[in-house]
Amino acid sequence: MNPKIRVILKAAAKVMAQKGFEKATMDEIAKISKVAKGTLYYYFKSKEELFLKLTLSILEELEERTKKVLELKVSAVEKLRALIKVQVEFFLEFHEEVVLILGDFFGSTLPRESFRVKINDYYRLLNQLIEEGIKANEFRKVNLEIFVPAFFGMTSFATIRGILREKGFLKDQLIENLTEIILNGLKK
Amino acid sequence: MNPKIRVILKAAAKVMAQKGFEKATMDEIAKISKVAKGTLYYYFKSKEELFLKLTLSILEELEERTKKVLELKVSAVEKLRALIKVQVEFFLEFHEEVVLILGDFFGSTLPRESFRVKINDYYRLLNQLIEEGIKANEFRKVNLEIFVPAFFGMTSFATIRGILREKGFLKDQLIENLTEIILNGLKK
Amino acid sequence: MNPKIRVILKAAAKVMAQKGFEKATMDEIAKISKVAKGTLYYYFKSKEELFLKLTLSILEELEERTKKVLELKVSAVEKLRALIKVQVEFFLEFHEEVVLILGDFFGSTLPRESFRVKINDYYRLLNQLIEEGIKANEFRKVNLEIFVPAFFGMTSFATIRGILREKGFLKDQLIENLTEIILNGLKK
Amino acid sequence: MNPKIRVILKAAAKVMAQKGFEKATMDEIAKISKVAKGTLYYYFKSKEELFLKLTLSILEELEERTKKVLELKVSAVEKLRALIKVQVEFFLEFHEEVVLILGDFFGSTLPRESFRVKINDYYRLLNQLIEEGIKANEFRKVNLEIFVPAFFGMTSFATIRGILREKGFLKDQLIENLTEIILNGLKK
DNA sequence: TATGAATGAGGTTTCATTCAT
DNA sequence: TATGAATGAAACCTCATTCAT
Repeated sequence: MNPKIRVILKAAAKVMAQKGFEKATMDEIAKISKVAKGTLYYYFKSKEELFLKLTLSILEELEERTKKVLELKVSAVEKLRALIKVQVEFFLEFHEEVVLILGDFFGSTLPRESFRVKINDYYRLLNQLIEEGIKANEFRKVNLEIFVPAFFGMTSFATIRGILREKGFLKDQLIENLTEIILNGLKK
Repeated sequence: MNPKIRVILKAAAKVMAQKGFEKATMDEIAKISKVAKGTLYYYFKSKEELFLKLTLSILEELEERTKKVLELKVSAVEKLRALIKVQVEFFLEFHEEVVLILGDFFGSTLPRESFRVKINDYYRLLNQLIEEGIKANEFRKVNLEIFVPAFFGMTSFATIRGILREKGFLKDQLIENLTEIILNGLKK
Repeated sequence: MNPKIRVILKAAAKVMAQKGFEKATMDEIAKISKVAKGTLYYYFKSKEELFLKLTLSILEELEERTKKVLELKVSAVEKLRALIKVQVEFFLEFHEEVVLILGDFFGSTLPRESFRVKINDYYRLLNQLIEEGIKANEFRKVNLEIFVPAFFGMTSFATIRGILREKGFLKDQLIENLTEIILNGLKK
Repeated sequence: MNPKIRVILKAAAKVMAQKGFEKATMDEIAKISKVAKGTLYYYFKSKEELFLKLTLSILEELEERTKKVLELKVSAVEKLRALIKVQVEFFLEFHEEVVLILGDFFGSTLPRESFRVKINDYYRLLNQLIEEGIKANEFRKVNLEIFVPAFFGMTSFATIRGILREKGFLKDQLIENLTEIILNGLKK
């Protein structure tokens, strides 16, 4: 990727993550990128597109990490545990960007098509993992259309909540608890 | 509540839910409310405050319904099932408003204090229900700080995802599946 | 004067002196007066008129004090000294109001007729005093059209400057110096 | 100075001098400048700053002219006479701007720091001239803290009064009379 | 006589986008 | 390829004034 583009995306991530899409200004992004404002428009045709590209680049990172989990040679249960770890760590690492993306995901009603596609790609990966476990007789047969988003919402909310509360955030404990809940449920 | 305030809040809900907080304009809210723009500022000192009051009024509605569930004279498992039903139905009914609120919750980094307080109030109610079940020996001992937001994220994501996909959304099936997952987990 | 009017004028003086005519709001004046906003319009037909009445009431106070000086049975030089004293003390006492009036006097190009009339009345009093001194052969024959505003500008600027600099403002010294300058001039 | 900035300042001077700071609108300034409203904000971050810059540019002009007087190789008395001439002429030439600035000086209670500094700079110049005359034994020893603002107030009020009355304003006579008064005082 | 809810014109400011260089 | 001066639409908000009660 053109290094100037990379610089711009990084600056955009910083500003938008901090202030949200609407409140972030092209002026500030230009300033942090150390390029002229016009340059932004040379590489991205609008603020919207800049945001989209940024979003995609982050989701791709998540996808990549997730794919690695799927390739592991372990049981489905172990993969699930690994996946939860990946997700929690990803949320921690890209906390602000993730919050930005989720915010936009909810906030905007205009369908940002390519973003939806990307998110669906990701859901498909999760789907795959669960199906694998079902086939291997490790998991019960659940409705994937329901389970997958539930799973995603669960991990993201719990992690973000943890971050927001700040006090003594214990990553390992979070991963362990989430895995336990998702595998064994609440009932005694 | 002053009926004019009610009218304005309703209009604000409509416009903001459709377009998001930033894109919603006071002009349009005024127009839909059939009051002059100045009137909005007579009752709310800023767009921000209007949004906040709207948010609170919606959360209060959810709280109220939740409280009714807590007062039922049934087992904790049954209460949980009822609660999931309440939540799913609430998300369906106030789908746009909920999406708006969640979007803001994620999107804004500025802490909107009174909102945080309200959400904490709600989490406390959930807490209460789960603790009850643990005491009654119906539920396993889970870390509530983790479980409660996980639970909320799960139901909200799954429901919203269901709505977004639109095709043949089956409410009862969703409730049933979510309850099943949350109670029994994924493991066979 | 109707006591309610007096209360309103007092409040207006306070607010306008603090914030200037434009930035003072009828809302705040009403609040401080402890009357409803509509009441202001019951007694004054506009903000402009309220300001005018206020202005006049202050100028009348100055006029009254000045007239007393003119009636003293002393030499013109002594009267001048007394007048300077009156003016300095008046500026000190009604500092904010005077600044407000002067600001408006300069700031507005729209002639506020009745205000101009009042200021002219005051200039006429000064005129009278100087003429008296000239007749009594105490003062040199100066061009009154020039001397009178010069005199007024001199005392007001020097006093306000003194107030603004704040540090150890010595009233008696100011009066003495001004009298000296005006009587004997700068030349050795 | 950037020529566009010059054009804007000129337009602002015109509009604000005519209507006062508050009543002047950015719309009108833009229109007269023949630039878009946004351009005003490209060069000045607010209406307030525009006003401030305008004020400073005018005071600088006065300062410059005054400095030239101080450099003359003549007696202090002659310098004073020259200074009065400069001031009267300046007030005549920039009559509207001066009225605007004085109006703001009185009207606004918020300290506009950089303006205060500028005015102090100017007072210092006057100080210098008077001290020179005292040293040269031409002037009596007066309290400069009092004399300088008094002097300024005198000339400005008398000149502005002259302009406001309009009828047959005689510049030379004004200068002569003021000089006479300031040098010799009122006493016979 | 007194109120205060309601108004709407009009003001300042922001900012994504364009375009000549 | 890169710039940054310039734009103008559109947003939020203020507040003097009105009027039904």
